[in-house]
Amino acid sequence: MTADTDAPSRAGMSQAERAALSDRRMIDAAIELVVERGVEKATLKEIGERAGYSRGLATYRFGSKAGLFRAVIRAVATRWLGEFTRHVGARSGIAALCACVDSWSRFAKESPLHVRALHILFYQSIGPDSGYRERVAEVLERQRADVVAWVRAGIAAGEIDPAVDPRRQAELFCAFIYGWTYQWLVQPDAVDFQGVAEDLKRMLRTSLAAPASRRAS
Amino acid sequence: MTADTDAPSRAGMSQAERAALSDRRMIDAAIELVVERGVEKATLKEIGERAGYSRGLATYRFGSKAGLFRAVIRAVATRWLGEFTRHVGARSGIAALCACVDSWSRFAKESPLHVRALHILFYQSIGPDSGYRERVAEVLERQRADVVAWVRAGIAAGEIDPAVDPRRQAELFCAFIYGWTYQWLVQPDAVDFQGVAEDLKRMLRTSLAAPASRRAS
DNA sequence: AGATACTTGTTAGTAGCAAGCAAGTGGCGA
DNA sequence: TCGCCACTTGCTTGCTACTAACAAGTATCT
Repeated sequence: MTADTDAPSRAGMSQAERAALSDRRMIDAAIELVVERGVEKATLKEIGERAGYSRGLATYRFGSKAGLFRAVIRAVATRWLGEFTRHVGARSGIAALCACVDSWSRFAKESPLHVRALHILFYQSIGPDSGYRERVAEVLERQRADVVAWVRAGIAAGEIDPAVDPRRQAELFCAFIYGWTYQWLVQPDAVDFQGVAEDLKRMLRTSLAAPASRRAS
Repeated sequence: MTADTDAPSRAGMSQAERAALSDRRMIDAAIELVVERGVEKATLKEIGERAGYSRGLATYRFGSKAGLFRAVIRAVATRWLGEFTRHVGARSGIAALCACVDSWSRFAKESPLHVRALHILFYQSIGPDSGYRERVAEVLERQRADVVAWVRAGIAAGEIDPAVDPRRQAELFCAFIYGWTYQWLVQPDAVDFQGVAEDLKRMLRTSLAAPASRRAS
């Protein structure tokens, strides 16, 4: 769709520009093909050719299939974590967690291609040496760290029960998010994506509230 | 380890016994190799040979790599769902959910190889045509159905808030379980498996309790 | 003798590498 | 400032090792 204007537009560019362009194109093609065919059947040959280049460029540029997927994860995860922090803004505590849930389902609706691709790669990473497991672990860790900070702030503000362990709560919260997404990926139609989000927020509010505010409600 | 007594023991068996034995051996080899090397790098050649046979038997018997993994999922999931219902027993409502969580972490401790293999396959299934996605979907669906039944029973008994939607609650509960396992698979050491289980049970108790029993506690 | 478990020969297709081609880049002398 | 030329870098193509899958063959049971 966007690959027809490549030959003309490529002329007269600096080498750096050409490389950046081909990188971007191949990452986009990889996202499309991973969603269309899955990780295994998305071949480097087809990725290179769909991007408008030869069968060998992807290997040459990214070193290996895993290298390409590392780049895809970096590209999508960066954009995505940015969206998150932007959307959650200055909120903290339970409000931040709820905003995070909303942000997640909004992102899933707005760029389903990217979300699907990212999570397909995430869930494929658990093999003993997928080659990009470390990158996935980094993203998970960063996300959990954000959640830990929100929970801590909520406790400090007296909103969240001080008995809550922030780290474990973060693992629990993230488990929700990932498992929720997972089920949606396996059976896109059998899962009430939106409804579960509402229930999740309700559950967070009732189970995290500090004793004082729970009595007050 | 168990593959050294194959040649002698194979003689003098009925055809059906031979086939059943080789099936079992290959499924076991597949589990080992999936955990050792991951789905992609676990080759049919090595699976067949580790089981004590030729490079071609796995394809011949199961038709394809996906066919073999379908058989692995069936074998492990059957055993596993059985363990579950046995362990949960006649419990229902919140107690059943908590027993399910305990059962999960016990199973993960007792047969980590099987749990890892099963979930590696589960998480690899989300590709658009992994060839065994339907089987995974079946298992997920069956598990959710159990949870729905427990929640319904809990509502009927007046223990769980009638405002809870059983189906959505089941999706939420399963999301927890899967996401929790996922994080454990990606970072076996960075996750407090046991601690999260306790927090999860606590959360279920506080957020599902019917208003009446919540006041009573 | 026939059926069934299993093996082996072969094919199409894949990732990755290395050698080669062509287009852009920078320095030097005028 | 201009133009040439060595050099770098983006990209392609030929090749190898390996894989899943299949078909035709062998050995074992019934």
